[in-house]
Amino acid sequence: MPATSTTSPDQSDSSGAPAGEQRAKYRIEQVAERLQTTKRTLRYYEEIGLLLPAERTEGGYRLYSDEDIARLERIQRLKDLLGFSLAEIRALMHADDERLLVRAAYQQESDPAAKLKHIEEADRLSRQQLTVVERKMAGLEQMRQDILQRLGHYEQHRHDLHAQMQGAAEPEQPAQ
Amino acid sequence: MPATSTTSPDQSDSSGAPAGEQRAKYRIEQVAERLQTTKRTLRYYEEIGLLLPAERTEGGYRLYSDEDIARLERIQRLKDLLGFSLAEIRALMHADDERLLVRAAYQQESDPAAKLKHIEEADRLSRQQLTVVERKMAGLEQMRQDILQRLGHYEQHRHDLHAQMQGAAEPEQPAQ
DNA sequence: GAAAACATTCACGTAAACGGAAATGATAAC
DNA sequence: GTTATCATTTCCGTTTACGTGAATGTTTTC
Repeated sequence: MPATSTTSPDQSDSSGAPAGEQRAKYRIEQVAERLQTTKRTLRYYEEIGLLLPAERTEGGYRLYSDEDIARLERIQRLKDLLGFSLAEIRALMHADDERLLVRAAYQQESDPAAKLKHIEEADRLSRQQLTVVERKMAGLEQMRQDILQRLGHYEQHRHDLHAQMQGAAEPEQPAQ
Repeated sequence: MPATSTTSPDQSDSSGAPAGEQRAKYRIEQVAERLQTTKRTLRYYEEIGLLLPAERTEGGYRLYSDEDIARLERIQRLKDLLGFSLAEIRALMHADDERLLVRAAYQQESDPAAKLKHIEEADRLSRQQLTVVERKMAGLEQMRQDILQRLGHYEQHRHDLHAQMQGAAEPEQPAQ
């Protein structure tokens, strides 16, 4: 079988890297370890079209790029921090993908009116995301205030108790 | 069978309600409708020990109090806004329950040193919750900044495009 | 007091988000 | 060049958070 050289990078980078900057590729286990997840999860994310690794070796091994890793980090933030479902995340990310496509088209596009339309669409999607995020933040802030208030009460109680215990040790004090 | 009177409230309220203030009790369907959820969900929450209705009728019907409803609202906020799992929520709420028990004991407790210990514990639990909330908020703020930055880019692009289109339509004019 | 409308408890079903094992192939190490 | 260590796909299992009846009991309404 025509096994290509994995040791010799025959087709390293055709991108705009100016000099000896070779873009790193990671195998699934390394990615899983680095980002505190599992191989199964990474394959699952690919299965549902959420994270498609940039490349594959001749043998079929997945190869993740730095962009893939950044994307995965974003996915994790959305999931763990914000509690979005993978379906919601996929929607968000696809919106982002569209945005990138728009950006690519943006360079090509000759008609300024068409460019403008693309921008407007990307803008709309971003504002949508912003709304969701800000709603969640408001909810969190509310909770934070509740907790802080409680903590304030405890502080007060502690203060009173200390005074009281002092008073018990040495009577002759006006009660609270 | 000794069916008690549901129409005549023989044992209305033995709590500290001073006058004709009778505390409302709601049946499962009303609660479900009001809080935008389902009866099944309410029963499930009870099943996992998350929301135990205050009372039951002789026949076994669940009766929810206003406190129960407030609790349910809190559960929903934790779940929908913050994306906590029901297990996490249960942990949080049980911490809160413990806090309330502490508070009840606090009234009874004669020993100030014991009171102090209880306060310290409640304080610890609240700080724990605060950490989780603030971590989530930091993540959200990060996302918000990302989105705002993108929106700024769009604004810039839009500005450029408008200028460009102006220039193409009517050359020889200063932009408006 | 009988029907309608609501409730109850099983009990099984389901979608999401993976876990884990089996059979097999690819790379790396020696 | 073979062995050990990765990887692959396939498929079935699991947990969470409920949905959806079925069989039955209770409360309300007439």
